[in-house]
Amino acid sequence: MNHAQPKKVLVAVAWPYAQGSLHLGHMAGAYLPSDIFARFRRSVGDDVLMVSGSDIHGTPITVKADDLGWTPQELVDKYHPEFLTYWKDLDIDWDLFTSTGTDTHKAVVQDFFLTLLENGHLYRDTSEQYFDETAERFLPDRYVEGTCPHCGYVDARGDQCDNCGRTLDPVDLINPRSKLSGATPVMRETEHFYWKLSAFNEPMAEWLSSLKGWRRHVVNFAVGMVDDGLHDRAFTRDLTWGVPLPVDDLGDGKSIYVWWEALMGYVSAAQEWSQIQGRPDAWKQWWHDPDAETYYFIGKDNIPFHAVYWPALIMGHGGLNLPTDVPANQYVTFGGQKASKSRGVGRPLGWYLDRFESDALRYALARSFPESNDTDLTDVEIARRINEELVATWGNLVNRVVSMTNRYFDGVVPEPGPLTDADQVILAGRGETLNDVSDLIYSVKLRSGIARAMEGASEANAYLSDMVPWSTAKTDMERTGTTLWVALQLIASNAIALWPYLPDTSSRVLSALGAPEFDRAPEWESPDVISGTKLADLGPLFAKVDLDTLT
RNA sequence: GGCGGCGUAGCUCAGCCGGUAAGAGCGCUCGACUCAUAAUCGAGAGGUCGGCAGUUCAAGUCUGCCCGCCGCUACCA
Repeated sequence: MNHAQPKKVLVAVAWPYAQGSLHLGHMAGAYLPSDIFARFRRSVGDDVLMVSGSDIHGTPITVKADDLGWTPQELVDKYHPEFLTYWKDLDIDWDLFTSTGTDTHKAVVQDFFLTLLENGHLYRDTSEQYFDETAERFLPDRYVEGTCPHCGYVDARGDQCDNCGRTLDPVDLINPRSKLSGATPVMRETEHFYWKLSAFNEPMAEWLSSLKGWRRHVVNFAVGMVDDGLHDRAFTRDLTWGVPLPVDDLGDGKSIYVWWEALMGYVSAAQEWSQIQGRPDAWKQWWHDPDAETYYFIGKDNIPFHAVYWPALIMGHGGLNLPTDVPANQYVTFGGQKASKSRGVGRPLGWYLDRFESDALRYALARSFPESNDTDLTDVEIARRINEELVATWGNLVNRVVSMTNRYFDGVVPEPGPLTDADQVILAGRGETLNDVSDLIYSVKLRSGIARAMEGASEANAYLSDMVPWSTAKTDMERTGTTLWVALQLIASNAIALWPYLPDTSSRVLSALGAPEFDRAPEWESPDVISGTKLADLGPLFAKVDLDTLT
């Protein structure tokens, strides 16, 4: 299934907001899927560019920083490095993980703004907004609190009442007060640039109806939004912590709305990567070449931004590639509840990273990716996946074959005798496994992909049961050698099939069997394990998880 | 309130445009094996596919209603 021509593949991943730690849900939702997909596409020879970065602007950052008595930058300086440790601990292999705080990003965003302006998609308008005179800040809806006009709840937020669930407008609140200072906010006129998003109803509807192979929940949601009608949106904010406007029409204190700006980070990150490579124009191959593919790995809460707003921004800008696919994941729940730091649901990521090997955790998560539905995950379930599937089926397969090779052939890959039909059938199965896994990953069915790869391991175990090399070793060493030679081929091939998911241990297996060295990704084909090769030491691939230590 | 989704074996889940006698993994039972991290292989038990009604020659698979659960609700990110 390899492409005749290598493709440019942009793997764009949600920008984590630099005001809090990440949890397993983020990993299962976006970061791990993107890494698996990117590794696979590198293996089949495509030119992959996988980028993301910390989203550092916006009001919530400034508010959180204020709460801590920090500057926004100090907050960013805490979380951005923390994110980097996650990637290292989970083997997330970025081409670039940057932030929205770079000069390149600022330049790209301002240029994007000017292009939209030239293309007539932006206009100026004024509105009245609540202003906190104590904090000297305009207040986003959720930072205005007051009494709900519907149910009388006294702590309703300006965007929604937590008590009765109704959507609110801040001006409807009785006795409004600022969440920042507690002061009573006043209405103040403010001028902003607005984005004529309403003009994109037609083109967006047309584009959405042309999509093929997208996940149903993603398309449904986007189509639903467009059917309801897209409204113009403010493009700028009264905020200094952000990318300033490239025009001075509005005076000081205005920034480009953090969300629009963060989306443009997919372009600026590619450019920054290009500059680092010393090929400043290289990014255009991913963004301007119509043959290039672009995948956005996000959680479902980001669907509006990646399946509607960002495509509309791209259309408004012109010349840039629209998304090939937005394989948004649903949520991982913990004991039936959405992970939430504030509500204490789900453990911090570090807790898992301290207790599980990277590949083991990657395995358990990949088998539970919420690709079509919310998926419930518990610590016991993770341990079960590791112990009873990964260790028992794959780890044990490798271990038993290597052990027998050590015992019967001094750890040297034996010379095969004549191959029986059974040998040839199972050897041919290698290609089928690789093809099946390949098809599944191409269509971003990663959960099925790893399940299929594990089937390959089960088939190899069944083969060993049929061939009983431990019995034939007493009577027929040539047959035993043939069986083990076949089994070693199977293992090497299966390590390739599992490599996007389990890069660390798969690399160790391949290396121990003397498979060809590879730089960043192995070739997606069954390697030949050569007779006479001395196997390198390879202890148990995975340690079993002790359930008692997980409490 | 609006929108979207979910409810299939004990558990976690597959089942695209309706059509061979309802699936997988784990757990459980039985058997085989003993090379291997008591790991593997095989066989089996186990489900009125949330409920009611309807469309159809035929419905987990379409329609309506009901019950239960969840998410989103965009000038918050």
